[in-house]
Amino acid sequence: MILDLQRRLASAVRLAAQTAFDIPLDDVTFQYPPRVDLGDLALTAPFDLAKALRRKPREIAEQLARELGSAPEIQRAEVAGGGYVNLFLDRGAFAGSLHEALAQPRASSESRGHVVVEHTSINPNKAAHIGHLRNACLGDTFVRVLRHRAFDVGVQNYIDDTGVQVADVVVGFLHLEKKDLPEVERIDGRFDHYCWDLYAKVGDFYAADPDHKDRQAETLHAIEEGDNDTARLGAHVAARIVDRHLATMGRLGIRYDLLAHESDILRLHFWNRAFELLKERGAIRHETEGKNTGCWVLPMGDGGEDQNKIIVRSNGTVTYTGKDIAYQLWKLGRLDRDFFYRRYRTDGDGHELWTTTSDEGEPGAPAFGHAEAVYNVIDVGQSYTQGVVKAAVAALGYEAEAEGSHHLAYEKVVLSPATARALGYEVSGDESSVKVSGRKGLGVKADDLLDALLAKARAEVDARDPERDPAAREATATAVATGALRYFMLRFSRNRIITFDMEEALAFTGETGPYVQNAVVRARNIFGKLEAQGHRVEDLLACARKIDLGRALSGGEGDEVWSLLLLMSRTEEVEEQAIRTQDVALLAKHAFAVAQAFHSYYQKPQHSVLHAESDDLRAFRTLVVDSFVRQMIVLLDLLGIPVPERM
RNA sequence: GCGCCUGUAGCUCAGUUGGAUAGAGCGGCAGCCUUCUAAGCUGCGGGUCAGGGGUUCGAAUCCCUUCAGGCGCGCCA
Repeated sequence: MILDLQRRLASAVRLAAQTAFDIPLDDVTFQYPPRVDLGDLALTAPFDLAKALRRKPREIAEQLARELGSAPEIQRAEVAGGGYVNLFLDRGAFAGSLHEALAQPRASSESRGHVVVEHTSINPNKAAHIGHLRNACLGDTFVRVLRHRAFDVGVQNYIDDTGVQVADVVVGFLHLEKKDLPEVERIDGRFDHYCWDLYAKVGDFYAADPDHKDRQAETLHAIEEGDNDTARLGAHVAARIVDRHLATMGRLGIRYDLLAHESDILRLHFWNRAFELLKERGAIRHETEGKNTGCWVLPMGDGGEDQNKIIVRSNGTVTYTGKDIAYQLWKLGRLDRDFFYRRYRTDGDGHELWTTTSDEGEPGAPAFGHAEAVYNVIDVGQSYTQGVVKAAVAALGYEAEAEGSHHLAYEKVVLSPATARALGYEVSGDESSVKVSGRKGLGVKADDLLDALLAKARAEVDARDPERDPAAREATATAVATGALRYFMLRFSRNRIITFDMEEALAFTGETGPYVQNAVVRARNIFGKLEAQGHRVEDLLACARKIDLGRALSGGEGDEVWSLLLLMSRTEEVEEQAIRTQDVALLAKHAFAVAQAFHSYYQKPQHSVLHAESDDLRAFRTLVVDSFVRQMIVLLDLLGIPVPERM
């Protein structure tokens, strides 16, 4: 809505600059004045023009304002400050088309391209913790925004089912618990939580005797080899844990299109092909002298030997980074080799989750990979490795593909001392935070956090609405709990370390998911009351289309409503910004700001829809509330936050 | 040693490509429920934007530098 308007206004500004000063203006950017009474959009172009024209910004602004005053959609243009041109929009026309756009969203335009987003990618050896939740919430929200902005997105969850972490748990079963596959299969309950504890014990087992590490090496080797009892146990562990992870993320509405398995990358020899390509194109070189003799290395930066990254060891085995390069090339459609695929599950709404496989796939799989852009949601600690992968793609001559390889890096989640203590860990007095450590079993499990939120939400719901149907109360509590969690994970910029405090995360007031949800619930409630009083919302909206919106949007209430509508209309601009900066926190903040503006308006008795002084006023307010509700539903959907019926 | 990130109100954080009087939540204080849901609203108090220098009509934002904290840089994954 606002973006189309800005595009039209930008050409008007260019035209005005051309007529007034005979100068081409390539970049026209709009800003927002600090207060609505100053204007709706601001131009800073006069400041830029001042230099080229050698004239005072203020003079330029006045001439530009005169030229723009008659442009369509602009009511008037004013000069302010040292040389701003403030534009006042035609409020009535704007509000009308805003509601129209929200009531009848256009069918999605042409695709802006196919992109791959990889997120979650948790080692399948233990329960998901809060750090994983941050990854999944960021990734899932980013996917929702991309899709809403007409990108065609494939969501991939990478499963490292043949890595050391799975091997560690297998070591635990075989050497600590002396359990074979049938016995492990008989373990019931939350298998991921069981493995969480076992994994911590394996850490102790290794620490107790250096020789115990040999078990890890031989187990990993057996798993990579395949077709033996150890490998089958590893596969069982990984498969069961993946199902648990999918269930945990499913509680938050997070889904995937493809589970990409490391074991298939291995069996289908993706690396061998990537290795050939890297050699053919001279992207890597074989060292014949120096400390890396016998290795294949990727030159990094412009430095010497120290900056080279070893891709293939002198014993001929490939490093983790090498496998990553192969996988990235496949995502970009630059590895002439593909997985086989089969359906993993189909959800009630028809959404299909596929998995890679290395033998006889199933027909009907969508085209995975072949992306124009790839976003890897991985913690910031992997920046170096992700940089190597990107450099390798570039070294192969795939400049555009390297440019389209994005590392959506985010900082870690640590525990507040209070929360760490509550979990039973000793914390010394001078620590301001405690690191999550899977090895020590330290951390907050995702399911436990969700359960705690759910319990708190139930208590709140029961206290407010004791007479309500239990199933409905449970539905509300679930919506509130997930809303609280997702908002909490999204409200911080991705490059910021989150110090997780249980009490803070359990808050339902202030800048939280429930606050935003509540705004929609209250607004929607008005419609129910209207209908109960014999009004029909459809009629009121039809009536609103006939009244003079421009007049309704002037004056005290008008100004307040106008600033709400203008703020709302910026949603698509914020979405584009979130994509550009790869930071969805912007969207969370925006949703909160919109909700806040509505709460404030709604609160005033003189703005009541039900008790409006006139039919026109009632119709006008109905239009406003309807616009708000529709916009908010879009926003909350982007954030993956459900809207409860009541709360 | 090299590279990256961070430093803004008591606490947790926003602050768009440099732009108008630096904002929000929490906490504190004072108010608002016979009026569409108080998971709400209103008001008050709270700032050397880590320090210094520079560029600019204009700097929390860009450059240099100092200090403080965190992370990464392996023939691990």
